[in-house]
Amino acid sequence: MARERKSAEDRKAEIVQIAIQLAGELGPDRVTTQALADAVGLSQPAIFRHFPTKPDIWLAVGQTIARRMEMQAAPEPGNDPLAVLEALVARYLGQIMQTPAIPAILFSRELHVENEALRRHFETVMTGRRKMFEALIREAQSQGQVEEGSDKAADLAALVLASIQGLAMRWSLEARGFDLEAEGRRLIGQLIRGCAGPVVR
Amino acid sequence: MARERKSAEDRKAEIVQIAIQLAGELGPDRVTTQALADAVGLSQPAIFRHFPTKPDIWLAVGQTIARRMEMQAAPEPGNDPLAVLEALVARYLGQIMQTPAIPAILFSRELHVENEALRRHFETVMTGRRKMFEALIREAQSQGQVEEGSDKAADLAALVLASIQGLAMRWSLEARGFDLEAEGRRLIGQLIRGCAGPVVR
DNA sequence: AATTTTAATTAGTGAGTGATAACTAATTAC
DNA sequence: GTAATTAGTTATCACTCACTAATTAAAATT
Repeated sequence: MARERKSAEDRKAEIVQIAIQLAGELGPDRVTTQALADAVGLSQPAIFRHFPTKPDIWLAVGQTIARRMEMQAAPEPGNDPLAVLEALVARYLGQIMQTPAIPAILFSRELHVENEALRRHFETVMTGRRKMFEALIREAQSQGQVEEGSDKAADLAALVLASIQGLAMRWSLEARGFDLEAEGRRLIGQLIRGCAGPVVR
Repeated sequence: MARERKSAEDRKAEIVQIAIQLAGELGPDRVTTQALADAVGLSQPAIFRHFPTKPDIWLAVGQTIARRMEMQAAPEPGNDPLAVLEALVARYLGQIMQTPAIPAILFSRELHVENEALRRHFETVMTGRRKMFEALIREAQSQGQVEEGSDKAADLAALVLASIQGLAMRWSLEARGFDLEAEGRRLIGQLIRGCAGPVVR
């Protein structure tokens, strides 16, 4: 047969991309090397020409997702830190909608049991995101947009991140039956404005 | 060998209990009938004496968890609705700590793909919980503890539930490395008090 | 005590899984 | 234009999975 002969680099990227796609559609544990090969249009053993073992595929998937998450994490500068925060939240939600596999992968055994290093990497990515939220809230505090308080900024940041992920979880449980970005924008906007305190009211 | 001969009823309950345990330790998809049999102390085919197929085991697991969740859902009556709400949240978090498999199972393919009916049942349970939160917040509104607003009660209820689940997700991602109940109590307490508005301040 | 019921066993099936070996053909390098 | 490289193939492996058939032995019933 020999359908199409791509460079190893391109093929590797293609396999990773399709693995992410299939993880969203079938669930991470249903992504067999056979399913992967069928979707790519190769024979099953061809997969192993590009990745020595299957865990290596998950490693690449995890790294790719983590890299994408980090790339989108940089906030656009603006002089209204709360508006920047809300835009960041919206962008994060949009990304989850585009890559619905993310929540599923974050809970998969491939990550939790089989790949401790990757789990820790995601933990670091998430913590970084929380810190970024926190920094924006601190800035808002210094501008008088958010009331002061010992752990106020850190706690509100944790609440925002938890709300995002909890909402993504509900979105998944409800078979992706609502607009995650719109609903999240609305709810988390209320959370931020509500918890900001009586300062701006 | 014939270690111990239990009644079918007892054995069934034991298998379900151990399945929940193993799902938390190994991940739901690693709970093979062999692993189950080893943990119970039976031969692998003996499992099939008690459950006709494996999906039936997951069905029983799901029903057991759903039943437990529903049992604990009833709020203790009190005249301070926000205090009742916070107690309910704490109880929910404590339950997740006791049964860490819950978030993992809620995301498992066994539930999402293989058992659409069960997924919908959990969706209903979750919606019911949200409605219960909402009712308590409405009560708080009528007592002047929470400010009024068109969708205020529903939105705050959604935020509380999302925060719980998002925090559980982080707890899982951070290898259960912090006290979920204590942290959640603190954060969600702030969420509720913060979003309650300037009424009680 | 004899009989029935049933919770177990051992032994085995087919389907699917990740992975390897041996070979083929397209691309690249000289 | 030939040789080396390498992205593919087919065939097959060892193993695990859920599940079944035949049989055994412990309780429960009589």
